[in-house]
Amino acid sequence: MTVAKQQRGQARQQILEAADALFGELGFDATTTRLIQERAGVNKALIHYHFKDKQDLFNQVLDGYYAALGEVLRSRLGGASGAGGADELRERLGEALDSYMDFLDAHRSFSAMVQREVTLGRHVEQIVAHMRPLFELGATVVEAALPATRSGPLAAPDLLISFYGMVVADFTYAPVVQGLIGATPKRLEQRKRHLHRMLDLVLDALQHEG
Amino acid sequence: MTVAKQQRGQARQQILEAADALFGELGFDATTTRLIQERAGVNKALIHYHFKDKQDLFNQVLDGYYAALGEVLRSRLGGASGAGGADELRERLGEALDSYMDFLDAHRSFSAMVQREVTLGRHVEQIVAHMRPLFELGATVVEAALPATRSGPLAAPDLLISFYGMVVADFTYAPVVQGLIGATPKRLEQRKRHLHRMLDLVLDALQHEG
Amino acid sequence: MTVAKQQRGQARQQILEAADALFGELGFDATTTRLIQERAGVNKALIHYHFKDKQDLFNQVLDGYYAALGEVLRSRLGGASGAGGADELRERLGEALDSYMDFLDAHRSFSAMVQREVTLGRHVEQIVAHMRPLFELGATVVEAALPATRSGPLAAPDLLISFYGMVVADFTYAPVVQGLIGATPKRLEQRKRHLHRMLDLVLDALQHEG
Amino acid sequence: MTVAKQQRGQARQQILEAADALFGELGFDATTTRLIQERAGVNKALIHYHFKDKQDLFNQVLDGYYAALGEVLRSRLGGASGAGGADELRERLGEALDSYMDFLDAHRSFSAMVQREVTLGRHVEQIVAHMRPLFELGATVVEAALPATRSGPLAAPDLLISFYGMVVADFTYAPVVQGLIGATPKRLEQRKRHLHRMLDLVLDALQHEG
DNA sequence: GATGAATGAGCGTTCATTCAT
DNA sequence: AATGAATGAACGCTCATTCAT
Repeated sequence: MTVAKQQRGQARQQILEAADALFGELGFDATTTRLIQERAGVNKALIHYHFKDKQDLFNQVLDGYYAALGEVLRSRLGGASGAGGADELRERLGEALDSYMDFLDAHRSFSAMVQREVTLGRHVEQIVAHMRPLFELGATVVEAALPATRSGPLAAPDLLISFYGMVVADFTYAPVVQGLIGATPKRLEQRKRHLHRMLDLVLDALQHEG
Repeated sequence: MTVAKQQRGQARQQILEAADALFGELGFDATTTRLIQERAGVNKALIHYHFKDKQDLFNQVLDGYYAALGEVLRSRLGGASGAGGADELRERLGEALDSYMDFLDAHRSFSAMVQREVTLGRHVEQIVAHMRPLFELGATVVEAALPATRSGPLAAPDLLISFYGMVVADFTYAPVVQGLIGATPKRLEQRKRHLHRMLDLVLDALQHEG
Repeated sequence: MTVAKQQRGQARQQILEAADALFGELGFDATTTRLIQERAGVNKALIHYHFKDKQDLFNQVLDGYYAALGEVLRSRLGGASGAGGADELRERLGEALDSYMDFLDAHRSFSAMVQREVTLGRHVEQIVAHMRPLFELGATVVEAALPATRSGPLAAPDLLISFYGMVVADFTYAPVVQGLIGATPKRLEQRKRHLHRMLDLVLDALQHEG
Repeated sequence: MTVAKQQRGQARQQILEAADALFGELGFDATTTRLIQERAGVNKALIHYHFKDKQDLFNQVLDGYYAALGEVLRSRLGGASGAGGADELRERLGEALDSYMDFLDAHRSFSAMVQREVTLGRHVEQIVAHMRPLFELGATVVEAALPATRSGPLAAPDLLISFYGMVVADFTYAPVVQGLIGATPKRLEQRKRHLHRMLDLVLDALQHEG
């Protein structure tokens, strides 16, 4: 009606996509049902027909992202852990790093959405539930191959948090980064090189230590 | 009214403090003037007597944080740069790291507030204006002492962004971190040890290279 | 709620009628959405569902009046102008005068609403747009039959403004008029007789002049 | 303070002048104490020190206008009524007409202010009190010299109301008049010529009638 | 599935006015 | 005479949600 009449049953998907874009851009609070309805080109009441409420809609958007991210990371980190020793680990972690960055680059607002909700203490359980298996997979893999990560200043949890912080920083602070260093071309590649170097430094140290 | 009646003339401060706490806890959007008014124990209209609007109030809260942070960091990083060579730099950076973490620990909601606004594309100019001098000070100091940071995979801007990301990660993701690794005592000390170790790894590499 | 619960779907009309009465009685500024809501017996938010904002509501009330007035006057003044010469014009203008006064008498607050907004420099374009065709119709009719009205001290525009002023004076100053000459019965008839006499004087003079 | 510090005791006058301008331009309702305070360059609370409230301030502005207008009209219409017969009356009424129009031209917002308040049923008693002596003076003068105005279709009250309507129409509808006939130079002179001609027509008829 | 109408709560803001000094 | 601070009420408007069809 508003736009060219959609196919039957597509409304739900239109709503999800509109909500995704708006939650990412404006945040949960500033995203109104009216904006979602207009962007999706559907009737206002239809949102509450397909979704319990605004929260439910947000949850489903978030779940979609984590499902996709989980697949990507598991395919990189998974498999017979420790099978190939430290060298194979180095390669696998590097690939995971790249995949993660590619994912965040392809879904620019995902890390922002997560960040905002976490700092507000909302959706924490949901997010933790999604992240725990990934986190534990990472910790297991690392600790298996590198005994020095089982405790101490380079313990696996701290390493994972640090790399998480380094990876998302460039995305969640994108507007500030651009304001500070300008809009540089090939920023993603430069950042990847940097993070690989950081990973190498850490792995080198860990192999010496342990 | 809500609390014991305050003295005349201190309402402005009460409002600032209430707004600070609420903006930090709930975010800008979810913080209502009614909540501020109740928490500050002042009349609703008084908020708009002392501050132009909700935005103005938020800006002043943010400016306050950055003023305090700037003082802390400048006193650590400033001084005759490069005077004492790499060893002195190592010490100064370590101190800056500690000071920064202590500051974020003392003002738990500050990094969260900044994060949220940045990802929403709001207050970016204001935040960049505050961060630029700090960022440039950091870059200058590092590049002066370590030529290898002038370009390449360990270029100063990337290093600063990475350490920024590592430092704030534990604060901006605090609820998730706690959900993943539990509420560990001495978390701050452990995190500091980890970051110092990371700093050492990087500085060792840079000294070898350059 | 306030009145007996209305049927679904007729709220829009209730709002229009309540707004009409209140705008007429209190003016635009002093008419609050709460007053409209209470008088219409509808939910407060419903006003903004059916109308963009208070201004839009006012515009629609005003448009309604001008649409009705336009019909009345056009049916009196229109037709083959000048067909019957000066005598027929005299009759037509007299009928238009009566119709206009009957309209203002039936819609007591209309001329007041217009007056107030015009003196405030608001809605001027809208009002001019409504009045121009009527004004030009009047001028054309008069100038066609009476060449002396094409310029000079009895030019058509001045005559129209003067008769407009004389007609509305009794309505827009009604409270003052009543205070000055008392509440006389048959005031409308007396006023009509007076204005017809004024019209005769002017037409006599114009016919003599040429 | 805001502007160059005023002289002692001038504040009251500054407030009156600011209020005059604002009431004229925006109307009573849309004129806020803040606007008055800013325009007058005085402290907000000072308004309520010199004037009881906003209403009181408005009344004093209105009283000032009527005092000035009364002087002007009384000096034109007053004197030994009927002393010189109809010819002298014609001259005196013509002069009163000119004086009235000059006054309204010099105080463009006065007639607008009165109009608005009257249509809102506010200040009616005050305005009637001011207008009654003028109205009765006019009626007495006319009825003394022209017996035909003592009743009938050209009765003095109707004539006064009509000329009042004709005179103020060009001022209270100024924006609309300009929209309809354009911004013509010497509009005031043209309007005066027209009204004098209207006056002549009426007086001629009244002298014939006896 | 889908829709126009309706709802109650609450939003940020501004108002005229008063207080204490 | 003058002022900065404070107040309670009300403003126009938007929110997420539900109703009846």
